[in-house]
Amino acid sequence: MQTVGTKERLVNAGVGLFTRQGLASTGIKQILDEADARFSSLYHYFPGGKDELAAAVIARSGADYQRLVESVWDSQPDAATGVREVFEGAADVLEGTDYADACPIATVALEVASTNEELRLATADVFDAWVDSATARLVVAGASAGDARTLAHAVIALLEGAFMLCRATRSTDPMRDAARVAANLVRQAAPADGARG
Amino acid sequence: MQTVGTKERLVNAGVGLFTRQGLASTGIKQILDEADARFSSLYHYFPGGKDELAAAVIARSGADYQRLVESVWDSQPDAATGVREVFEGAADVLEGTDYADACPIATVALEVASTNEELRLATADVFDAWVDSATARLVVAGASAGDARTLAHAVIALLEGAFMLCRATRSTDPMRDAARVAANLVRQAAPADGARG
DNA sequence: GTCTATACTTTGATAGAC
DNA sequence: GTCTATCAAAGTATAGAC
Repeated sequence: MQTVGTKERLVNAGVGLFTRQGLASTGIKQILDEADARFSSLYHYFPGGKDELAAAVIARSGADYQRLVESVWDSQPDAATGVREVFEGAADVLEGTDYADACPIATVALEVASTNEELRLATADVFDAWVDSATARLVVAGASAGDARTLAHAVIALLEGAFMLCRATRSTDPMRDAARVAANLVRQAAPADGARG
Repeated sequence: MQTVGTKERLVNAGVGLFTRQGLASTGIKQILDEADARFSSLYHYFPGGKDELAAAVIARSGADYQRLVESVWDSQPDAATGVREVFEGAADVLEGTDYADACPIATVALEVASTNEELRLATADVFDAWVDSATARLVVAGASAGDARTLAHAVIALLEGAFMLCRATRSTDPMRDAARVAANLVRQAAPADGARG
């Protein structure tokens, strides 16, 4: 069993706290408490302080969530089913975590969009990678190059917007509805997609 | 020319600041500055302090944005065109405000979803009203009752998610793509919708 | 790399005169 | 209802020993 270093514990704590309560409401002391670390450790590993830690948290949680979504998507026989399972899985997680665990960077992305250019770029990098990943999978499923990117934007926007509605209303109805709509969109754009490896 | 009272100036200032930077990053002093008001006035009109002001800001900006969207939607000859114009208008506003003016309650909704039950309910009330409004219009356009609510969830989620992607990436591509997708969804669900009063 | 202790700033909120 | 002055707490960040 691998020992988890202080730096990794700091990032892990930040991932959970930023996901649930955002950047501004999360104090450094709260992160240090949860990571069982000291001020000196944080400023040793992240000389830039809270913002530098936040950038690392955004990159890590964004990449982790991308991998999770890709694994769910790729586990299904076709793209429409894959997308549907991503949304249904998100709904299940919402229910299982009292509507706390949703998109790990959504709250931070909105908080920093007009106030912190460095962190805004960090969130943009994550979203760009997600769009590229979804676009590539839709092309493989048979969508045209132009349609694939449009559809990727729509699917990711649907997911993010449904997360917001579900968390605010404490209902998974928006996510379940989005699952059906997203799957239908993919089915229409990639009608020939079928049995796959 | 009507004099704007102190209470209204406080709410107005909150609307702008919460829209752009969210709840936690916005200090009361910043609101007071922008409203040209004093601490005593704020606690006179809102004895509950920042949270009570925030609840008023959420309700007011949510209702205002609903009215704006409805007026754009209803100005078009059919539901599909109406929805498309709502999204295109949102993209234009993003471009015209350096990606600052988007959904007035989105950032706050995510910030408070798991941390402040009173304010979470305030955002839920706003979203519920939006869903009801869109559902009613889609029913009028010819969608079945069940389809209409599903579609309303999808359209609003698309709008919110597209706002997020656009602000983070400083591009209106996601919103323009969402406009096409949303209009197509409405057209499919209400194919008989046409010339209207 | 980690410890304890602290400096400095900003925050939300209140008191009391007028 | 608005003024000035101020409070206690929490925020980020740093210093210096080990």
